[in-house]
Amino acid sequence: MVRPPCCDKEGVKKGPWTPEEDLVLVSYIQEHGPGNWRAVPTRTGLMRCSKSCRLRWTNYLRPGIKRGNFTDQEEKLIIHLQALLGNRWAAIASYLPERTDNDIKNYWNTHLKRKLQSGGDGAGKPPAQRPPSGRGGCRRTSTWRAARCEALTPLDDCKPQQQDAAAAVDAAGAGAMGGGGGEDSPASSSSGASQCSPSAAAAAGPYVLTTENISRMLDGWAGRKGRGGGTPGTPGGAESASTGSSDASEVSYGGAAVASAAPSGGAGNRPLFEYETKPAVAAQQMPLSAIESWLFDDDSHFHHVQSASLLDATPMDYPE
DNA sequence: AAAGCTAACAACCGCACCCCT
DNA sequence: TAGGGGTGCGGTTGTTAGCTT
Repeated sequence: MVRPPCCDKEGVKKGPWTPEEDLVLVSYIQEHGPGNWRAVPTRTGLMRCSKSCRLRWTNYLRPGIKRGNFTDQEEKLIIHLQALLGNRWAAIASYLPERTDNDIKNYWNTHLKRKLQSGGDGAGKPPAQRPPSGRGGCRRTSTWRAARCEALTPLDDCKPQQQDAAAAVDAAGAGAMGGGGGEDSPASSSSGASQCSPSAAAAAGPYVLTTENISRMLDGWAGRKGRGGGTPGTPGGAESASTGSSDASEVSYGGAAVASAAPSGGAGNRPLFEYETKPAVAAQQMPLSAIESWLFDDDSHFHHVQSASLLDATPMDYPE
């Protein structure tokens, strides 16, 4: 079937977003939450394609995004996961809670691919031999949970992992995610040049309206929502906690958290914006630390995978 | 100081999937 | 069950900052 363009090509603005546009978008999402992107341009008056709005939000404005240098751990994790999963950046990103798929993809294309091609570091194994990420094929992901679950397909079933993982997430969330500056997950163990600190944001982004100002806005929103005092000013930490569902639990990323962590009663304790963050989902079923240790443990797993076509392999020996 | 080159990042495009009717 | 709308994902391109000559 022939589909019409998602937006009217005429009158649709392209190119870099301005601070004003960012502000409008963030304000709108504060009010309505992410989702229904189709309606965003018309409701906000933004002369942007709905996809562009979604992309801007998920890749840049969404709180909890860590910008800046990738740590060694993150790098290795990406390398391994890329070897395991191929170019399924969304699935890979689900293991790096604070990184976007776009970010990881860019990093891969600009750093790691070249690094590996030129011999790379010890962790570098030729990422070849992976089944193409081709559209259709393995891709069934529509949510972070789905992506992550899919990534773990060889495990046969994610469910058994969920409770343990949820507990782990709770623990990690209290420290690493929620408190900011945790060190359990690869992502959160990064250097200080990230984590949405105003200075980092300023360095990373071209706008005055970067994380700092947005975080202020989110702060205000948190106040309006009657909660969220916990981690003011740091979108990176505030929302990525893992407990509970959300006020808009049906929206986007919140599914997994809702399903396993807080069936209903968590309304009073849920972090704001969690429903547009993926960390909870990512770690829900497989603690990052566990994955991390498995990945970094040694190369044996990798070789096993390499030789046995991971995606067809029997359940792997993930750590408990 | 200027020009050229390279790397890094943001954003766009098109396709595929999911969900609803 | 089929069709269509909405959304997510991955590939690719464009822009800009930093570096080298």
